[in-house]
Amino acid sequence: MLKKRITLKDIARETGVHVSTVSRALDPVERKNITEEVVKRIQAAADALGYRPNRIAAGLRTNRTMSVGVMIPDITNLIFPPILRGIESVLEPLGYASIIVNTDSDRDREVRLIDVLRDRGVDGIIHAAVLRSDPSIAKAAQDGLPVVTLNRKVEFSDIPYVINDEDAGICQMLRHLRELGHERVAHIAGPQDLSTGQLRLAAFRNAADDLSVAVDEELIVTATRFDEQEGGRCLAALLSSGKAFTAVLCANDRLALGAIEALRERGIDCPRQVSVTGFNDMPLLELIRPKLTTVRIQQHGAGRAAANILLRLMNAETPSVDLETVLPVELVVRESTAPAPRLPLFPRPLS
Amino acid sequence: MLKKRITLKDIARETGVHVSTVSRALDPVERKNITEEVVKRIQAAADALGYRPNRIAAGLRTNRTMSVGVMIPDITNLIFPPILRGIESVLEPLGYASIIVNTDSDRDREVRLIDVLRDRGVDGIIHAAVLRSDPSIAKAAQDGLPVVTLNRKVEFSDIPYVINDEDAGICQMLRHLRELGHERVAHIAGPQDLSTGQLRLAAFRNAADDLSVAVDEELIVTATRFDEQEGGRCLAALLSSGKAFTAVLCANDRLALGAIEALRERGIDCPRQVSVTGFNDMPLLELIRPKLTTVRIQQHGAGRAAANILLRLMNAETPSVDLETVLPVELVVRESTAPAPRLPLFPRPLS
DNA sequence: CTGAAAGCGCTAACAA
DNA sequence: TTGTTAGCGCTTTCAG
Repeated sequence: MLKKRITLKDIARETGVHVSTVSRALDPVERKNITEEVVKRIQAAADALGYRPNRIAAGLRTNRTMSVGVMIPDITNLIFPPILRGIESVLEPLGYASIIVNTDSDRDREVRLIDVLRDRGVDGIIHAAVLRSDPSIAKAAQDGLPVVTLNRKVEFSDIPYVINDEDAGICQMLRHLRELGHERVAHIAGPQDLSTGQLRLAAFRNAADDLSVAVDEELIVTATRFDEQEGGRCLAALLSSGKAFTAVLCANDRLALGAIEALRERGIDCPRQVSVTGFNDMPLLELIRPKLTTVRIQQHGAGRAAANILLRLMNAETPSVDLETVLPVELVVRESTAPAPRLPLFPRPLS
Repeated sequence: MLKKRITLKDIARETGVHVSTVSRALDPVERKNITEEVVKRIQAAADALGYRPNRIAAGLRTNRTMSVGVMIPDITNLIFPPILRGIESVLEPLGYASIIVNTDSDRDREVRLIDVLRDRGVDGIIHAAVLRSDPSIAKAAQDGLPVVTLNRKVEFSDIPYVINDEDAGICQMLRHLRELGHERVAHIAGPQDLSTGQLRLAAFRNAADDLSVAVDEELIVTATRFDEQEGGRCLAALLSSGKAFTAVLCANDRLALGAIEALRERGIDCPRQVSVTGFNDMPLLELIRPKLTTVRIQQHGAGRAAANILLRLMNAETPSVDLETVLPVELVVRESTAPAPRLPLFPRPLS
């Protein structure tokens, strides 16, 4: 049996004033219009009875639930927990709760979950899902619900977004490889239906162009998922292309780890024979040998940034937030990159 | 400007019936008491207008928000995301949303967050925080709020809990080491204010007793956190004890990884010279060399189990759930354990 | 400064 | 089978 909760009415009865007075006395803003002595009496009674405001009831009345929805593809993906902590670090102290949902990058699920969140009356949504286009979130925004996207932008909309400077990251990495003397750099690209996969491939082409590195289309191979297995498969594909390369720039860390593993299986040493680079700087990378050279993106910071933008959207009547927030990235040079070998070891007969 | 939502009243106006009729027609249970034709008309109008029920309002009326609170120490800890997915996998299809909060294993935060969740009217709480005692969650349970704890039990209470069979895991691991010929097994224990730390240490003593392995108190050293750094520090402490050992059974994977790293730094080979074992089988372990021998616990399964128990607690008037659910664990033998060297390499002069 | 009253959107007795 | 009514707990006009 759920114990009855203390309500404003209980306090009103206890103190002999009207509920509306109690409501005012307990509201830090309205409190100033109440006699100090009365406020004190009410406060005391509230404390004594262990009063806790019912946010559901307040929400019904005010149309503000003090909760936000957070949509991510999959919480077990290592990059998302820090993002969530970042979001929480700004929202929680202000009294917001987050309802977190996993989309599994499934479009149907995504539209359904948006409805789920709206049904619960969230005051806003942070949308870190990564499908490249989705009308559902745009519709929610059009209906006036504050929305911020993370890691991606919704095309043809004025939904604010927070992204990491992928372009700069890829470019810095390619430059790093160039400085080590790598002339023939392969790219293992991510899934092209995910924004990061597509952005990083485009960035790779741009960077190559800027640095006057020739791009050999046969040295670009696209993974179907961001995981080690695909990294291994793509590396095998690169090898069997018969084209020479001395470095592999991968679209994320897991692809890179898979690639290094595949090299090892074939007796090819990273970084002595082939340099491999990642992207994201996911946790635990320090524990894996060779320590991966990668690009660190701000995960916690991205969460914070998105939350701050959402706050402004939710609270200001005239939002006036920047449409675009680009967070700087940082090159992290570790052990998986080394000077290019004098002679590329490929092509060579494969066992 | 938030676009006005369609309410029951709108549908009632549209179809010329009373709101309560609309409410019934849209409720799968009550629907059977309404003329089929009317139901159809109402359903059509609801669809046409894009009606979405307001769960806040319903919750206020029914005292059920269809949301549950989930308390964990820290979402960035690798073991929790799978647990959350497990919870979600049973609750989400039934229409429940989860409000996830991070306690950071801080007692004050923990009591505050329980209030936060109750203020939001959650129908129940799954509590995976790991402080060994806390009256706050017990109080919530006493007030009639359905509560299930995960990975730990609240002493002197009838709160149902789900735990992994730590005892069996530790025992199997110790037996595995014994079978490899290890006679002198050290233990790096986890923080003793966390239930897992304490349980596993107790299990280690029990197992040693059962298997007639002598326990040398100097070969038990306690970490202050479950991380690699502490694993390293504890290993150093073991070495400087001057006592011989050929294997280190660690209270979790991260401690084990830190220990192996510390061995490597000293030029000691794992597993040839010293075997090291972990606990949890956290993700990505396959990528780290030597691949860690560990005990796999059911994370997803634990989440599911806890959610199912909570469901029964929330829905049955006569709960009748088992107080204790113990999930089986599985020994995962990989590469960090090997036959004991003929002669223990310690003690020996330390550089 | 405080009280009265209305109402957020929905559900659930009770009536018809 | 449907309508009427009341009310969940709170905020917020409007009076006094």
